[in-house]
Amino acid sequence: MPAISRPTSKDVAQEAGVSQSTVSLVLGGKWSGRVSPATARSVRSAAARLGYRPNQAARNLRLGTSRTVLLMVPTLTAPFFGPVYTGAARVAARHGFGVVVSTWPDDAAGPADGPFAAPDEAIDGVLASSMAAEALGGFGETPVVMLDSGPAGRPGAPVPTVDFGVADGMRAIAAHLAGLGHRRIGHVAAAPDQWTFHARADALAEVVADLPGGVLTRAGCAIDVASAKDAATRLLAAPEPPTALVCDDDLIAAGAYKAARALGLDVPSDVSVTGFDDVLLATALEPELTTVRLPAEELGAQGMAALLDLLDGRSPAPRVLPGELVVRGSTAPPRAR
Amino acid sequence: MPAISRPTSKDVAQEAGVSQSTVSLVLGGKWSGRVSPATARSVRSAAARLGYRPNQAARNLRLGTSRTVLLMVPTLTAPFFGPVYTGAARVAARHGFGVVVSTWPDDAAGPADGPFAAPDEAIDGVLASSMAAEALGGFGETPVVMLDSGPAGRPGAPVPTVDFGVADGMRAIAAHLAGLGHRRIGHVAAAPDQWTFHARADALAEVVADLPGGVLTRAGCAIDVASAKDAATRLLAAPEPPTALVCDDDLIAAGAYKAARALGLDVPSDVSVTGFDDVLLATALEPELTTVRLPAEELGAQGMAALLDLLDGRSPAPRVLPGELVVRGSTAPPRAR
DNA sequence: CTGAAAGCGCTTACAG
DNA sequence: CTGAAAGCGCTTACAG
Repeated sequence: MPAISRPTSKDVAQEAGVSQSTVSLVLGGKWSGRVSPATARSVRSAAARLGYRPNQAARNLRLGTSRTVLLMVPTLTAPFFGPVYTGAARVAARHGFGVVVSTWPDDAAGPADGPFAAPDEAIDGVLASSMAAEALGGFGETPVVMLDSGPAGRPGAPVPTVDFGVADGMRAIAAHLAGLGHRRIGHVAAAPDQWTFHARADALAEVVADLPGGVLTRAGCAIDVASAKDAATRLLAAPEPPTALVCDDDLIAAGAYKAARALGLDVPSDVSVTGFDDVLLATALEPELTTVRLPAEELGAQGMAALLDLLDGRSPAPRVLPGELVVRGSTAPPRAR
Repeated sequence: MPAISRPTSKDVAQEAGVSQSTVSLVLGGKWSGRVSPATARSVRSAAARLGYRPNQAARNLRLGTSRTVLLMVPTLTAPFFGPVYTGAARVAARHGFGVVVSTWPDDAAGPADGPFAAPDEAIDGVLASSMAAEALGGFGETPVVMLDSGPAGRPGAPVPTVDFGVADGMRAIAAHLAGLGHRRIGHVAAAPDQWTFHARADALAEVVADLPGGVLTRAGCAIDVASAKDAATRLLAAPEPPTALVCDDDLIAAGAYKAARALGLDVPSDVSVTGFDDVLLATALEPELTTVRLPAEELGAQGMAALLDLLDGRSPAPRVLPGELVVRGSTAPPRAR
């Protein structure tokens, strides 16, 4: 029981002395030229007096919408996606929308009718975040905005996108390291087949290729500490080891720290380490991590704004949110040799 | 447009050659003794053939519910609450419920009609997690289950609760430390006025009081690295410093590590450190953190199950989810002196 | 055992 | 400028 039957538009109509349809017109903002300003005013004040708020279920039934948007993320346990949800939910709430979350199914390709044929609740749109390249398509008719999935998101049909400027972020890291004097760079690369990691790898490779004397090595790993430690160890065990380890994620950087220490190397005097994302972890580590801050909450907020635009029939332009290089204690000039 | 107008119960009725009300009865599970088994079977198969799924908006309108539950948490940026949401949403989805999240407003007491008078969408119930003691009440008529808020949740009216066995968890930590030979314990305590932290402090104080030669010191801090480092430094700077630092959170433990290192102390040979929660961070730190694992996802799942019980008119019994001591590398016997 | 009908609270043609 | 009415897709008395 929703707290002693809330007032309905009928109650407002009675209070204002008008018909229920007039109430709907006024409160729906479709009255100009159809209802006199005076009437509109009295309707509004009656609604305020009664504390009226429209019944969404009735509205949804009539309109055939659910005012619910699905946010799909790779995982909710990674610290990155909480803020994405928060940003999306904040904007959604302002427009009377709810957000439900779902994680990408393991079989990314999914059944023919898409990964969300299952949800009990009908859905008005999808915010697809950080999807794997092979998860393209399968969205049927549902409006979708792709987040952190690359500008080329869906080949063919153009889909609105909101992305991070990860290439620029990676270039900033590379430039920072190059400026410090590093030439031999090791890339501890996240293995998941996501656009963002491909973009990072490409940007890093370009910068190092243009660097006189630049040498890039590379080892892939899962986004967890143990796997990252293994990968970093492989890189560091090379005959001519890198003097800096560029990691695709802060968590991976934590693994790189461990690899370095296990080999008796100090961070940053023996080897510099950089992260990506700037989650809580970055300042919990010692030394604190030089990384790129990605505005996760803003990603969710702008993505939802774009989806709302799309649902209103507009075509939101692609957006790119810049990352910010945050220099802390994990980078230093390479040891002279 | 929800993907080419989905079939309605009317379509199913036509397909099965029965009336729409019969369809509703059968699919709603209220047919026994009112519809013949043969008819029921044919309705079911017609529904399956058409891929029918009931329109929630219509159902909600008719029933006066929203099939939406509000999860209130202190913050979504802490890594702990993602899993809580995940667990709650998983159970909710099985029953056709959605979950929306909201964070506790800053003015915890809130207006008379509660902190969630605002949400646009009407809600059927609330899952209130980790609430501050002063946020009690203000829920009006809405069914609520309290999570991680203590058994005494709301004085007066009994409210179903799901809690962690934090006292036992803290006792396990204290016993582990005592077994190692520690007598002087420093408690780096989370300052937020939440039940869970009071329970931890009380449990620790009891054990240490019962420990021959036991001495407990205590410093409060916010749940962030810098504040924790300050608090730990104060404790460690005492004339007779503790040989072990018990931290209320893994993030606080990270601050304690930093304090120790800044003072030239090694973890664990000079000072043992323990955390609480076992988030990602615990294995990212060096040495890896001895801590208590709290089943966060299970908290959400059991909480939702209890709320669903409550909405069905049952009175779910209080539940307590045990934590598990995970011994890793941050604890060792105190240095002989 | 089965069906016709009312009604949840909206939005939106349609009349006036 | 305003109102009476239809109808979105359900659930549930009520008749038969």
